[in-house]
Amino acid sequence: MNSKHVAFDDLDRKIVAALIANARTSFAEIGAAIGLSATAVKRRADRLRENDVITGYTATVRPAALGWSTEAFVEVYCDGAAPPRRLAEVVRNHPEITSAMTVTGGADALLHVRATDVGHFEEVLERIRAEPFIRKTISYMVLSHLLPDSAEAGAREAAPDDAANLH
Amino acid sequence: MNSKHVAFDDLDRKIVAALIANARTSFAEIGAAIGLSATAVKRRADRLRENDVITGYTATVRPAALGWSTEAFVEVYCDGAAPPRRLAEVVRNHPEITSAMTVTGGADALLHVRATDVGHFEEVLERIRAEPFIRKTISYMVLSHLLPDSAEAGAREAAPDDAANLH
DNA sequence: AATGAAAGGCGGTAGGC
DNA sequence: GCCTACCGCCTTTCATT
Repeated sequence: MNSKHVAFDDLDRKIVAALIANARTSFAEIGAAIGLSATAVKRRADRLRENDVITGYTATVRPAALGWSTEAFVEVYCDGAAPPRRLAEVVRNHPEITSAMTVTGGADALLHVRATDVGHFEEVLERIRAEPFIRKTISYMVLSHLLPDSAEAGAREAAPDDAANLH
Repeated sequence: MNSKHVAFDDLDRKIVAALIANARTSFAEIGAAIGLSATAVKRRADRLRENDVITGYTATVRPAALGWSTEAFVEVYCDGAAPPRRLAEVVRNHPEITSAMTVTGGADALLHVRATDVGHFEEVLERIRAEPFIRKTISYMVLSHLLPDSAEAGAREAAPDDAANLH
């Protein structure tokens, strides 16, 4: 297991769901919906934030509107054994990498990359390939999205049945 | 081009960046940081929301804390020509699919899937493979993340230099 | 230990300039 | 875009169970 596990009831789950749906919903409104006072909702929300169940509040944007119109996944293959530690360092050098993970299969890592256009993406790719122990990369450009791409952050429901409070 | 393009200046970009960093930051605080009154910040934020530059405000959660401890990417191969329209329908049938897109390369689509555990993931996979014209799938389980996985939603900076306001 | 009620201060919101 | 004013919300304190 990764982190701290804390008691977690149905009300907490509803609060999380409400804040995922709209992070600016007032505590009073959430309370009215679930039968709690605004005070109680705030205390629970603060506790959830404290326990890193909620990791933050963010505005979701349409990247294309900000000029990021190109998106791709990049498989990375390394020379020899690729220590995730070193890989993480490399990844942090390139702000265009929005997500990076180690995965099963042949590749040592899978990157999600955003760029302004294809030219920019090519430049990012060259930069990545110039890193010390990167042997090769395979890119998959994203053509179109099949989902509204709403809240990628969390799952589309706040909790899987009640797998979360069994600790 | 995809959607409406609207005039967009440096102040807007700073407001977006502030709201990505923390969607609950007060307009007064943002205004103080960028030299604007709270009123002006609110009006700009409302306009950005109106134009779908900002698509919403959401709480980011640690999926594992909510019981979603398994994550994978799934390449989907279809029989014959795969109409994205039909693919989108299929994708919407499975709430565990948090993101789905068509991509370059051999696969017809790439899915991002979250499940509570490996057993659940297998069940999701069977459900997907039972869909009419899905021929085969290839899965890549996510092992570990190399970035804090902060704001996946937007790029890590709110704007690529000034590629965004050239319209 | 958690909730609810009350009070003060701050922020969101609309109207006028 | 700023200033003003009002209303509602956030936040703390305290009493209650």
